[in-house]
Order: sequence, then structure tokens, then C-alpha cells
Amino acid sequence: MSEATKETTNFIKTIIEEDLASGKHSKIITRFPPEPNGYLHIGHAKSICLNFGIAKQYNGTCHLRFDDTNPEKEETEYVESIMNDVKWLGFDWGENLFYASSYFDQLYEWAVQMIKDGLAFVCHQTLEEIRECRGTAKGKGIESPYRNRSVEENLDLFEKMKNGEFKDGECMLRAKIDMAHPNVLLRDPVMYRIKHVSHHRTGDKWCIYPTYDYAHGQSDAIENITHSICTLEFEAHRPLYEWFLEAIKPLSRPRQIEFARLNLTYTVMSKRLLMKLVKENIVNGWDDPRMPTIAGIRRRGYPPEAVRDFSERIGLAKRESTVSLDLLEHCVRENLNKKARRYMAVINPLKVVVTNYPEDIVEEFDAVNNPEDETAGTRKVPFTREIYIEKDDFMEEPAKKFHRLYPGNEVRLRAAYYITCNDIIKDENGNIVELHCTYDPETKGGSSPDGRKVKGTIHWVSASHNVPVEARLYDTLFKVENPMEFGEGGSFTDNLNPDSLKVTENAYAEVNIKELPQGERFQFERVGYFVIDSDTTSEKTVVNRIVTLKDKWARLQKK
RNA sequence: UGGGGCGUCGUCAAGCGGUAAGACACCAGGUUUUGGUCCUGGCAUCCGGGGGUUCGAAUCCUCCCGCCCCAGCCA
Repeated sequence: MSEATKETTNFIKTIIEEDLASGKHSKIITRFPPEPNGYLHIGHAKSICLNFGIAKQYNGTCHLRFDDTNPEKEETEYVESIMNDVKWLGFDWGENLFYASSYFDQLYEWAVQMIKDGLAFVCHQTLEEIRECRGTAKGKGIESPYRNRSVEENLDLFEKMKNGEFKDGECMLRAKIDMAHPNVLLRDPVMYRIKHVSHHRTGDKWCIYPTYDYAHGQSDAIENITHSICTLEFEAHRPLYEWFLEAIKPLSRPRQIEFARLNLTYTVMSKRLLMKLVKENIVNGWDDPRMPTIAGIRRRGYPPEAVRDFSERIGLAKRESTVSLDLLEHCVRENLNKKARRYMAVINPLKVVVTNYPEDIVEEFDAVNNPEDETAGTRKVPFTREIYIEKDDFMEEPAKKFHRLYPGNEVRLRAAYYITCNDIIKDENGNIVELHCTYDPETKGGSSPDGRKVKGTIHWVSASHNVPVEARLYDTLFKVENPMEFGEGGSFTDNLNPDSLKVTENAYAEVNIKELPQGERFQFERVGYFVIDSDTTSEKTVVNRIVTLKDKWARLQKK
């Protein structure tokens, strides 16, 4: 079950294996090329795992390259968060940290060469003129009147562009391809635009910046990338990617391969929409545990190994798809089940007085830390006459097949004693405020010498020896599988789940919780997996629910 | 309607001419000091649809249908 032994195959790995077998490549080099203009999300995690995973599997390398060709949107803050996220996922780019902006000189030289070869020209058309001349999808385009300028004039003009002699948008460098090409991207695409804007790395050195199409393939070539893996929407760009490579003829010829990006049920993945959730304070920042951002799932408590496992299990193909959140949660549970220690906590307390138990005694029981891992050992849990149990674990009038606590029934308190419910104490409004039970001293530790069976085992916390916790119970941010399905004139925010976060009022956990460091993941038995949140202080312990346990009883009740 | 892609179980996804892997979900049982975990069994006579080629097709040919991407000086 370990992730390392569970590697599957996919069409990209097949291509790589063929290239290795044929001798086309002896070393595989991939790259993860984020634009530093936003936070990474789990969709990026798929790409990161793919690119770094392939490099690892085939003894190659994977570069981290910031695709920073548009200074208007990019910031250093983002490059830091991106590096942090990649590291958290467990990948290491070693010495291979690059920036497209490092290649601006080389890119410029190549552009000059292209002008000399008659493959590029400076165009003075306006934005509107370009748009009109590009033609419609079915009609042909019209050539720019500047298309046939002489090499000398183009060289002179391009130099002036670089030297800042033109205003933003006044002119640009275009590739000379074919205005009648059926693929509109090949109708003399823009290579350089003028932006008198400081760049986060090159400062004011440049006022002309290369476009994605002109920069990406060449950056791949400079880094000797063998397989340039990107998402489906770039498929139509591939002919252009190859055209530039053919025009420039760099030593290295990378190959672009496209795959379908990840979509997940009950969430949205677009940067624009995630930005809106943050900007409008619908969530509490980029690292809100309900966000699909890497920062969000990290704070939520998802283990990076589970994310990697998920990434491997979803497979890879070219057909667009939406993966069920169930699979991600399954990966998280599977990972945590084996690693997370168990503790007890009562989320919604109901007081129980064990009437035949001495008043001034505190007994300590040994509780198993993790039934899946013997080496995890045991811990001491204090037991007293007054305890809390979960409200849901008691029913005055038991439903069918309910085998927890109800009048006259005996249940096991996990790791402690068997108790039987004798009395229900209610307030003037008829609300149950307290239960009176009796325990059987012979059942110490949770088993009876006579071997009698109890059907239910419930968790509990001492009413006097505990630590109050603020438990943040997270659910999906949206209440429907596809948040983008909304009515006319509506918005994806119409599908927000009003119960995506519930904060407990008076939850109590066993004292051992106090020792756990921030970021520690564990299970509250029978409740779910939790993590110590960064909002925890010496006065207040805050825990986030990572994921619930599967609940067969809840399913039974629905029937 | 121009160009580029894609259509296999509820959701992902193998399969590449020899008679539909696997995972998640779901259903039914068993074990159990977590109604958790674990274990056992079930779950596409059928591969978007129609024709054709072939002893034999999800895999080849053909026509049709559906969905996605492309008209930023974004990536």
C-alpha cells in the first residue's frame, strides 16, 4: 500500500519509456512552471507530483521554473509561497531553480536573429486593429501593413522598443507566420510587448517583455527539458511551440505533451474564483482549511503523503474529468488510520454521574494509542465519578439497532468500565441535562470476567480532568458537487454551504492533548481525525477536523 | 459552421484485433474494547450511436451524435 510501490502507468510515462528505449533521451528532464501570480491549489499538486514524480522514477531531474514574463501580475510573495508549497508536498528541486526572466537576454538575441531571418517584424497596429485583422475562427486574417518592413527597419525599431522609445502598446514584435492559417494562434502572434513596468527580478532593465508563446518553449530548450508537460488548453499552442523551436533551432528540442487538469467535486479550482472567495471574505484567507489551495489543505491537516497518493491514484489522461472528493478523503483516512494516535474528546457533552463510584478518586487507565500500530504504546487517561459523553451516544427512546446508551442498557466506556443507565435528569423544559449511571467494578479496563458482551463502546472525558478545546468542524465549502452549476443570473457563491464551518461551544478533550505540538495530527476516537491548529495558544487549544470517520450508523439511520 | 481535442461502470481509469484490469463509491455478510480498521462476496454480456471489415472489434474503416479548448500586447 505504500505510495512508492503503487506507481501506475499512464500515456506520458509510456512516451517517456519509448524515448528512453529508443535512445532519443538518456536522461529525462521535466519542469514545473508556475506563474508567480497566485497561490497553488491541489490541481497544481497533480502537476507537481507528475513532473517531480516522473523525474524521480526515471532518475531524471525536475526543474522549478517561475514563468515570470508578465511583470504586471507577478510578485515575490508568490514565489515564496510556491516554493514553500512544493517543499511541503515533499519535492526538492535542488539546484534547479530557474526563472524565465533569467533568459530575457537570450530571448532578445534570438528575436533579433529571427528578424534577420525575416521571421519577425515590428508592427504598429493598435490592439483593435490586430483583433480585427486576425480574422474570425472560420475566416482568414488580413496581413498587417507593417508586415513587409525591411530587416534594417525592423532591427532599428526593435532596438528602439527595447530602449524605451515607444509608449506601452504603441508597437510590438510579431512573428511572421501565416495570416490565413486555420489555427488563429499562428496568425502572426505577438512575441514582445512594451510594458514600462518594473519586474520583480529584473527591475527596470527591460520595458519589453516576451509573451508566453515566445518564451515558454525557448525556456524549455535552454534548460534541456525533454518533456514539457502542460494542461489541455495549450494543445492548440503546440504548433506554435514547435514553430518557434524550428525557427530558432536551439540545440535542445523539448516536446510538449498535454494532459487533463484536475477537477474535484464540491470545490472550484480557478484562480479567479478562489481570489474572489478570499477578497470577499467568504473564507478566512488563502489558507482557510476549506480552500483547495495547498496552504488550505495543509492547515486543514491533510498529510502530504496522502496528497501524493491521491495524485497517483487519480490517473492521468486527456479526457476532462472531475474526481470525487471521496477518493481524496479516502487517501487521507488511509494514511491517518495507520499513523495517527488516538485520543478521546467529547464534542457535544452530556454529563454522566457514576453514582456508585467514589467521589474523590481519580483512576488512571491505560488506553491504546493506535490499534494499527503496536509500537505506538499506551497512555494514561484519568477517570472520575463525573464524566462527559457524547449527546448522540444517548437516546431516551432508542431507535432500532441503536446499541449505545439508553435507559437500562449497559455499554462500555472505552478503556474504562461498563456502565448502565438508571436515571435521566431533566430541567424544567424537559431537556436532558444529566444521566445517572452505575458501573461494574469487575469490568475495569473494559472487559468483564464473566465474558458478557456489551454491544456498544462509547468515548468519554472526565468532567474534572480535561482540556477544553475549540474544535473547528469543517465540511465542504459548497453544498453541491459542481458549484459552477447555477441558475440564470446566479453565481457560484449561490452554492456555498452554510454549514461549511461549525465551531464547538464546549468541547472537552482528554488531558494528553495538551502535549501535542502545532500541526500534530491525531484521531478523536469515533469522531474523526483532527490537527492542532496554528491559532492554538497556551490558553486555548484549537483543533481542525481534517476528515470524519466513516459512519455506518449515520447511513443506517437514513434508511 | 475554421482549427485542435475528447467520449469505456455512479466517479476516476486500464485496454492498442482474441472475446471488459484496478481504485473510490455503493450493496450484502464476517471479525472487532472506535457502528473506525480489517476480511469475504456482489457490482459494465458491454465500451456515445448506426453501418461495415474480420473466424473474431472497445480496439480497424465509415457516417452520425455529444462535450471541451482557441479570436489577451494572460499564462
